[in-house]
Parts: sequence; C-alpha cells; structure tokens
Amino acid sequence: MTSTDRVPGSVSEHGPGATAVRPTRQRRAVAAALEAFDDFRSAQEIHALLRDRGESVGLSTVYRTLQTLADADEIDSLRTETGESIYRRCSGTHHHHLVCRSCGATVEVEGPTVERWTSAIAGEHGYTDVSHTLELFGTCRACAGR
Amino acid sequence: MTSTDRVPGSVSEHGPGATAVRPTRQRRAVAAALEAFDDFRSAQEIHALLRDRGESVGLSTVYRTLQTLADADEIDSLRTETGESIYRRCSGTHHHHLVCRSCGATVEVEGPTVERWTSAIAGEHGYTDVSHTLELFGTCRACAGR
DNA sequence: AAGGTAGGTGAGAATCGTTGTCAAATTGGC
DNA sequence: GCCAATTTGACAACGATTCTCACCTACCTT
Repeated sequence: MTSTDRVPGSVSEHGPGATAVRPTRQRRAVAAALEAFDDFRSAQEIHALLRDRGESVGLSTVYRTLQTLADADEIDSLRTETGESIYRRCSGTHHHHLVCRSCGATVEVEGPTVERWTSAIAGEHGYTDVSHTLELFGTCRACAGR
Repeated sequence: MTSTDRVPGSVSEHGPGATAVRPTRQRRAVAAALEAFDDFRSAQEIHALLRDRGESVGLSTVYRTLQTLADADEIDSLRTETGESIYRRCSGTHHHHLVCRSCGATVEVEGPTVERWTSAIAGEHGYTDVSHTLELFGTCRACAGR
C-alpha cells in the first residue's frame, strides 16, 4: 500500500494506511435504498427493492455494505424479536427506537436518563467498557385504532 | 380435544383438569441443567451438557422445553449480539441483565428508573402496549484484569 | 493512456441456529 | 392393563447470514 493519504468517499475511516472504501455503484445504490425508507428494513428487503428498481446488487454485497455502514455508525441496526437484522438510516447521535409492532413506524428517542442509569449500574458492579441495547416495541396510535 | 376447558401451556400449572404439561424425564433434565449454570447458556450447550452427563435429551426437545419455560416466564431468555438465543434460570421478577462479554458472568439488575422512563416515552408518542428489551454488555472486574 | 494492484463483486455453496415432521414411545386416567 | 392424548427424537427442511473464489473495477503510478 502506498503512503499518500486519501479521504475515501462515504464510510468515515481515514488516515494513512487506513482501509480504503470505494464509492461503487453498488454502495451508492444501497445507500439510496435506505433513503427511500424511513423505517427499518432487512437486508433481503433492500436487496429485493434494488432488484425491482433494476439496480440489481448481489445479496452478499448488500449484506456486506449494510454491515460496513452499521459498523461505521452511519446507519442503525437492530434485531427483531425473531433474530433478523434490520437497518435504517439514522441521525448520527446516540439514540434508541420506539418501533410499532404492527406497522413498523419508528420514533428515535434519546435517553439521557437511561444512559446515566446504565453507566451507574455498570460501575456499581465493577463492569467496564459497557455497551447497551435498548429498544421499545409497542402499538402506535394509528394501529391501535383498529 | 375434550370438553373440559384447560389451561394450555403454563408449565407450573396444576389443579383439577389443568394437566396439559407432563413432568417427563427430559423436562426435569433440562430444568436441572439450568440449575447447574448461573450464566446464560444456549440450547445447544444445554443439549451437550445433558449428553455428556449421560442424560441425553433430543435437541428438538431441548429447544421446545426451553421455549415453553421462557414463555411461561420461568426462565430468562435473551439474544446475543449474534442473534443466538440464550437462557438462564431467573428470579421471577422483571429485571434486566449485565452480562460479561468475555466470561458470561451475569448480574440481574432492576431498573425502576428505566421502567418509568420507557412508559413515559411511550405515552408521549402515543404508543400503547409497550414492551422493551434492555441488556447491558461489559467486561467484568475479573476479566478486565487481563 | 497503460499497467499494476488492492479492494470489491456476486453466484452459489456452506454454515448455523432453529423449527417442522411424523412414527414410535411414554404418560396419566380409567 | 388399556386407551387416548401428549411427548419424544432422528432427521429433514428452513431461513438468514457468511464464505469462497474467480472475475471485475477504481484508483494510483508511470
């Protein structure tokens, strides 16, 4: 690898010797697909959407790209109750989700209270380097009306 | 199905006419296995333990039994970051877990603060019938020392 | 522009946890 | 002991995800 520094397109990783990430057609397509939704979607759904749009991208690539984006915190990912991973574009700041069980409508919520609580609890028990998962599932107003 | 109504499913349910779940050798073995651990274990690990102990129980049965127990809230279940289901005996009251990423040591924690917060948030956004998942992962003191 | 090369792609195979199938075995009530 | 409902377990089937690997492409160097 050469020594010239480069600032690659989308995934925010940089500095000398950092892995280069190339802005390929496929990556742009996946990113665009995420913009088209505003609720959580699975890799397979995104793959299907792209195929229907005529911008077909290999399933492996969709998985890879979503993972890369999620690792870089450029999108949110979470697991449904059935263990499936779903993804969504996100706001960048740390937050959690309130997801409608029936229609998928999602609200991003912030929880300074919870953040404080988790680190307090962790410290209390001598745990370090703590991360947490917190998701709320419920029925939104619209869906409750039926 | 006969005419008498019976309470389906619930594991520790008894009394007249309510015997849908039988205390078989296999179920006792799975329950005993859970007592032997105090951290979370996967169905496969429990299946392996039983096999090694010479109390072999079919894998399907282990899965079924764990699910039944979890549905009846007699054991805790949660999903690891990789989507695998893991189980553990539990205290019965609502609580969350602080799990060591490296050795699996688990602390049950209660969070009245969090419970209040979640219902407040949910109400604020008009969501009803809300459930939540909250798990903490970290490195316990013992593991941090290496 | 040409060439080299590290990174990226995708079709299909492989994995892995989990669930379904169904005949045989067990259980509890009579 | 007999019977019917329940349970079991070997095995197949499944679905999501990851791996493989030959081919492709973006991007740097010349």
